[in-house]
Amino acid sequence: MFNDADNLTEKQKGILTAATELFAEKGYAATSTSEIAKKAGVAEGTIFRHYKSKKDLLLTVVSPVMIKIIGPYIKKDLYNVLDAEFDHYEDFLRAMIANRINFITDNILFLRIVVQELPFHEELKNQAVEHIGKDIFEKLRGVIRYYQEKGQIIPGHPDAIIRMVGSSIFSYILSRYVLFPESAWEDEEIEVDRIIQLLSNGIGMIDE
Amino acid sequence: MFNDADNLTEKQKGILTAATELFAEKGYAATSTSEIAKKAGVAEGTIFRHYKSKKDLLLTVVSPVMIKIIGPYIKKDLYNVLDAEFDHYEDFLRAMIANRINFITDNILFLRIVVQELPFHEELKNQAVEHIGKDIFEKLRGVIRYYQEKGQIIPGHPDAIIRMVGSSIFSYILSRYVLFPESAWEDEEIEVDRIIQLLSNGIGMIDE
Amino acid sequence: MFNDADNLTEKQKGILTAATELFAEKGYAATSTSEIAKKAGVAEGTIFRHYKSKKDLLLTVVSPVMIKIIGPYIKKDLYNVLDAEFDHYEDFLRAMIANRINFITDNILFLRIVVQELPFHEELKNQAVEHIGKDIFEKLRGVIRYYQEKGQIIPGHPDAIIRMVGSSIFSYILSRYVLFPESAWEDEEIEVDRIIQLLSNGIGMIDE
Amino acid sequence: MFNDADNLTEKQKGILTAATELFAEKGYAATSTSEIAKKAGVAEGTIFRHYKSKKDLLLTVVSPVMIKIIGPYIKKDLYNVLDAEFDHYEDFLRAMIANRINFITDNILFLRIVVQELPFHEELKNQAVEHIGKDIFEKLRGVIRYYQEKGQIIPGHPDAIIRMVGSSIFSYILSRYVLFPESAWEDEEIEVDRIIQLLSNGIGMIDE
DNA sequence: GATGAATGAGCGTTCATTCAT
DNA sequence: CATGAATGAACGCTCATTCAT
Repeated sequence: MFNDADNLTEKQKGILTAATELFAEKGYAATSTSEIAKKAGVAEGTIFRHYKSKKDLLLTVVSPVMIKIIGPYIKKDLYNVLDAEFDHYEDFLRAMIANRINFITDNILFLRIVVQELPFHEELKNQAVEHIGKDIFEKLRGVIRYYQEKGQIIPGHPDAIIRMVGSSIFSYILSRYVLFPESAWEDEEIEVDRIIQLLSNGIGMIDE
Repeated sequence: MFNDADNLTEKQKGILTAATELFAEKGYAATSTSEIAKKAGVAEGTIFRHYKSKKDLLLTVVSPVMIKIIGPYIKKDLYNVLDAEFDHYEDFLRAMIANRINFITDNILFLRIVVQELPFHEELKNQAVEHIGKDIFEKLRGVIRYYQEKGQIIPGHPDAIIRMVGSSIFSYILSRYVLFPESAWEDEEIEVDRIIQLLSNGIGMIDE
Repeated sequence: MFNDADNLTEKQKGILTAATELFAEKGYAATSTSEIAKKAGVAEGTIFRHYKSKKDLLLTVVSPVMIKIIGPYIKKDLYNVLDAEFDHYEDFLRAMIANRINFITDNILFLRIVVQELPFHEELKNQAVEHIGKDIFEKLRGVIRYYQEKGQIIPGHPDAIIRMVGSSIFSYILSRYVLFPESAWEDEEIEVDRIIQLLSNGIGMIDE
Repeated sequence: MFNDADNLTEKQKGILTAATELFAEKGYAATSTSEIAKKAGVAEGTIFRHYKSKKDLLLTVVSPVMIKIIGPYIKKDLYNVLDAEFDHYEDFLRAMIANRINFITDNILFLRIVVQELPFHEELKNQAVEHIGKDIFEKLRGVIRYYQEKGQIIPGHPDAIIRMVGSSIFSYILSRYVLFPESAWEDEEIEVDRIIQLLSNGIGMIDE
């Protein structure tokens, strides 16, 4: 997953992995440190040698990822996108969707923890806004403006556009890969085309 | 809020209100029954006279709302919408958005609890799918088809349309009223127009 | 059972009966007053209107019986026995056994409570010794002496004789009617004959 | 007492001893785990580190004794008895009584718990019947038959004989050492002779 | 007199955290 | 370093008892 690199001992990696899985599965408050210790194959005391409290463990699970992995991950994608200078914004969307699918399914455990615990831990919220929110949003505005300038996207305040595009993509991935993976879905390509279609032309009949 | 009516004693209402607020604020697992009792101004034992366990209290907080309030609430709106037979689907969307804003802001505490605890309580999930999911989704398909038949909405499988429209509206409300209420927002009317615009015509330039 | 007479209301009798059965079945400490109330078909508060505490209820269940019923019951038997002036002590034993069987099986619930709770409640112990122990033991000594004087029972200190006779009878009834009622037992008459035989002649061979 | 050996830590031994004494003194249900902890000089949590529940503690207090100590203890005696092949069953009885006295007074706390809790815990009953009941009773039948064959004990079904002998011995020890230790008792030897006398020859006059 | 909602002390148990080994 | 026994505060919950109705 995301604890591979770094200069952590095997034990520490085991603790982080076990904690991540359990926090995602049962929630932070409902997970006991003894469960984490058992799953990680270490003694309870060992956890507290590395992390000064259970909360510290949560922040460690969540924060370095936020800072070191997710931030760069997202940014790298965006730079790729911008560097690639797709001829058409639809290609950008397609690339974005593909990338988001990988990212979300790769990090589903981590994202569950963030979504679950964000509202309850002020520190997490600050980190999230700091390292992802502002930065990314600004980048995205740049992307939108880029294609607006190319005459491919309608003019107007980018924020509403970002919100619509973002939420459409997000809700598709959420529905297909997280909430209802067992439902009958069409081929990925067809579904993605459909979304891009809708985003491009809207749902209204042309003659309106 | 939503525990007004019914034939509950003052104490019971106090317990439900306190529990709702605390569950929303700190999460179910991190809220202790003694906190609820203190906030409700009753003895801890009193809680267990009315609710046989803490979990039972959670289900009571969440379930009757789901069954008695939300279901009818949403359905009533849809019936109104269908009965009203808006001349144009844009009016339907406008009504829908206005209604959703009220609903979400009115029930924000309740919704937070549901979203937070859904993954951890099988019973909740069942209730949610049972009382909201199936029913509502089917109704919405009807609405989409209605406007498709009137020639106002493009043909095509309604589910993708529902997803895009729904997530756009939801993400707007979430952003404006829950996540970033302190940000600088334009007048409600303008923002809503913008969303409907985007949903209708898409983000692509017409000549594409 | 034994709460028939007296000037108790229906409710009070119900409470006493329910308490007796539950104390016998689950033990005093493991029986809750709410269980007693439910079984008696009264409100919890009603119990405390009649008995000032749970312990008071136990003493009421146990004590008046001890004083008013059991004492006279046993004494009456002994007087019957003495009045009847059986020709032979074996007839006395036979009558005694028959009577004890009735008594024990009639009062098995009550006796269970006494045996279970006696060690834990000083008051009960005092009552038991006071009202049964001394009195009865003295009477029994008289009976033994009576048959010793008639030349039917060997001379010697009556206490050891009482103990052996009493415990033999008691252990027979206990085994047959309480502990192992489902075992294969011979006819009552045969078993009783056997016991009296053994008590009369002992287990040693005559020529010894 | 009986928790001496084994590889238990000091704390564990303390908990077991405290629990044994309190269960014997006040009964299982009326003893709180906090009392046990205080008496044992440990934190309450420590109890649950070693015994997963209060009931588990009861079974631990009672069960290994039943299995490891009492079973072999009794059996060893019987084997001794059989191996010794007393010339006369009276010597067997004498040995038996002496041994029972030691056993009962040594294990009085433990026996009180067993007697008190047996009716309320199915598991205990099973253990008791399994490890003591069947086995021992069968052995005893063998002993009786052995002396019957030697012509020292009258023929007849051994069970009634066992019951009479057993209950006589038991009631003597119970009376002298448990219930009324403060009464005026004759020398042990004299009392035992008297019992054996009565058991051998019965209470009836010989010419009967 | 009877009720049952309300109480709050105390229960058995869990758990994050500490520390001697 | 790693361990796991020990801790004690806090948890969810039960219960005998009270009291307004």
